[in-house]
Amino acid sequence: MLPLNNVTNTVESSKQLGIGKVVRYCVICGDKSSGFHYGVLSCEACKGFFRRGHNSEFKCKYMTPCVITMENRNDCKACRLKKCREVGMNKQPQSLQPAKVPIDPIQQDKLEFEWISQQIRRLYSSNYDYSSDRMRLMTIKDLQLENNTKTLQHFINEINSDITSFVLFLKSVPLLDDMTPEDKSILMKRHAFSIYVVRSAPAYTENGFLCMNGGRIAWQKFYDVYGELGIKMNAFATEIREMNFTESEIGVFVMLIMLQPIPVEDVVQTGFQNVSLLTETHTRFSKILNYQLTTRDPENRLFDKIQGLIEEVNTINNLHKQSIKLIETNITSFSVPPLFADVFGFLDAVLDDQTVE
Amino acid sequence: MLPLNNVTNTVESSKQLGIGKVVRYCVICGDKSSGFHYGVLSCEACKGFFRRGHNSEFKCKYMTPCVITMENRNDCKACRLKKCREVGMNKQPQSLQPAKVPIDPIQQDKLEFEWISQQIRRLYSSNYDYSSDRMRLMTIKDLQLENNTKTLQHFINEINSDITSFVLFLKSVPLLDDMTPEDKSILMKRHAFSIYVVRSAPAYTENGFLCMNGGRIAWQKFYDVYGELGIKMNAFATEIREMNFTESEIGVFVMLIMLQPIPVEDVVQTGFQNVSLLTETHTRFSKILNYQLTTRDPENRLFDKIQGLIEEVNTINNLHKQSIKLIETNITSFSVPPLFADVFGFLDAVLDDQTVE
DNA sequence: CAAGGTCAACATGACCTC
DNA sequence: CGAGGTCATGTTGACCTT
Ligand SMILES: [Zn+2]
Ligand SMILES: [Zn+2]
Ligand SMILES: [Zn+2]
Ligand SMILES: [Zn+2]
Repeated sequence: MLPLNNVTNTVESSKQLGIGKVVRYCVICGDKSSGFHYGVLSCEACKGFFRRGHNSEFKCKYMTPCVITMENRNDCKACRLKKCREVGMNKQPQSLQPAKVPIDPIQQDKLEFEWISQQIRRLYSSNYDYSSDRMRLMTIKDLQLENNTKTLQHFINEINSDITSFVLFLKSVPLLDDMTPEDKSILMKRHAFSIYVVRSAPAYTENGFLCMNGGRIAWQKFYDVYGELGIKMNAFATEIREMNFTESEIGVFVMLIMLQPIPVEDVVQTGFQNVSLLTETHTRFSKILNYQLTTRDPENRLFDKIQGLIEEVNTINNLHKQSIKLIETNITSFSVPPLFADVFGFLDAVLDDQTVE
Repeated sequence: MLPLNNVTNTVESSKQLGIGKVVRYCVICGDKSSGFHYGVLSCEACKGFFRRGHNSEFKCKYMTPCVITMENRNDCKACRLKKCREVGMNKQPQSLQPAKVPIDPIQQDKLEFEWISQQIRRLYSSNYDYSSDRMRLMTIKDLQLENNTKTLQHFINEINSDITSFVLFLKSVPLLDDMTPEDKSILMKRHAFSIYVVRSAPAYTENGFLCMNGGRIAWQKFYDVYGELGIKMNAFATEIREMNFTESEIGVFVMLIMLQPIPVEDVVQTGFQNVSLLTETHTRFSKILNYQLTTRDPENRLFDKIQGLIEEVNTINNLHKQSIKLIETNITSFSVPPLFADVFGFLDAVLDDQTVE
């Protein structure tokens, strides 16, 4: 039994209470709905499909009945049309036009979670160098690193590159439209290293740390630079991998890290503006991750492990804030890209002409 | 081990000996090939697909790797492109252009059998009222038949209608292009009742004989009209159903019945022209059915049962030739459509204004 | 012959009109 | 609001040109 089935606590029900814009979803494919069409809450696409094809005869060529989604709706006209009919679409002239099929709030909530999950997956995957698609195409090559400075420089580049991608993700991530770029930036900076460690979890392989371009850093080199912290990072990455997160789930998980409550003193110090929006958004992402994990694996209570993971990565993030000073004190030995410097608070000399390869 | 694997006896090898037109098949999807493209024997469609998409990156969304066929080639671009590459398609500028991938005669034979089977399936299904698609949509309704004349009239109409469909099938059936309509007609008439019995096999249900429009004739009425012959017909239909023929296989099976050797005296009497073409065509269809049955069920030697079935239906056909005189002698009691009259040799009074409903 | 271009046919879905 | 129309967009594959 999914937590969703509690009618009194659905997103849909809060909508009915007038909180937030009303967004409805197509009961055929789950895409955003543009209202009722042929008696059924449906999207423009399914509406057009039914208008064109309501009296066609298609034949499904698959063994098992197709489950229609936003992504596969064009794969089987037969099952799409069948679904249209099943959910009650009809094309009566005007006379005996049956009543609209009423809105099912629980279904709408489910569809909303799925719609958002899917948006996040697309967005996250296209701004993520360790996506399984790209991992497959990666050509691994061991890096020869003469000293710690070289190794650290590699990580500076890696982190800078990953944050650059993540910022693009943040720019369009759903449910965060109303947050100002400044607030987003403050939150991102607070948890930048956490974010990197989570996102780079697939890089921790048996034979070394995989850079995004396929370069592999031997564990010895890695530990030479990160020391004790490195051991924690590796252990944490393993726990993350063992969760078997989908890319959509990682996206939401990272949001949960970033959207943790911010202490009052930090609000003041950073000039963070909209605390209530932060709280609200955190709650919504939390519900989404809960839905995702419960749906994927109803047996194990995966969501229960999330809080522990977040605390663990918070620890790593804090430790890193101390060790980062190693770079700051030796700033002239490194080529530090502006974004990296900004994120980790190197206020002083960062040359303009420094470039990231 | 398929009989096909005998290289010295492939259709492909006879082509190499200069017998017949050379037809080649796309090694990617099995459609007719228009020659070598990008190094590989392929069709216009796969050629165009590879030209447009050779450097694209697609992602297969299915669990199991897709098997590309003429019919499904547009369903998974990823696997289609993969197959293009696997069979050796390449788009080198001009310089190090690898040698053409040589023709595999065994593969070509297989593809030819499959191509023809598929053509026959399409053609047969669209000219067949007992196709499983139409059977599904059939609404059954028990017929009230007051006397044998009424029952027989129903069968006259059924047979006439089925033969009409079959003639359309014959008109475009592959491998028979070179046979004259006159010769086709002679053969069809010889075995018209056999053809009907085979094609109407799905009509023999537990509760009666199903007419094409869904009308059901009780077995008692059926036997009142057909007597002993009816028992043979029913038994034969059961055997046919137990073969679990695909529609393509029924199409070929019917051709085998029709293309049986014609005795010399009948050649003379009917004015049949091209006996050698008849023999040759019979052999080709025979090979096709053998291929189809062996591929579908390599364990049971289904093809071995074919000769027996043909002899059985020949017997029924001959018995029917005698009982048909019942109609001829009472011709005025019936409405006999011209095609029916022609096929069963009612040379005399068939009124011009008789129509088939 | 085969590589590449062309384009009619088709399906889709965002947007518009009433 | 929603039914219906519109049309830009993208893909396909038969046919043509070189
Ligand atoms: Zn839809
Ligand atoms: Zn389907
Ligand atoms: Zn092909
Ligand atoms: Zn595939």
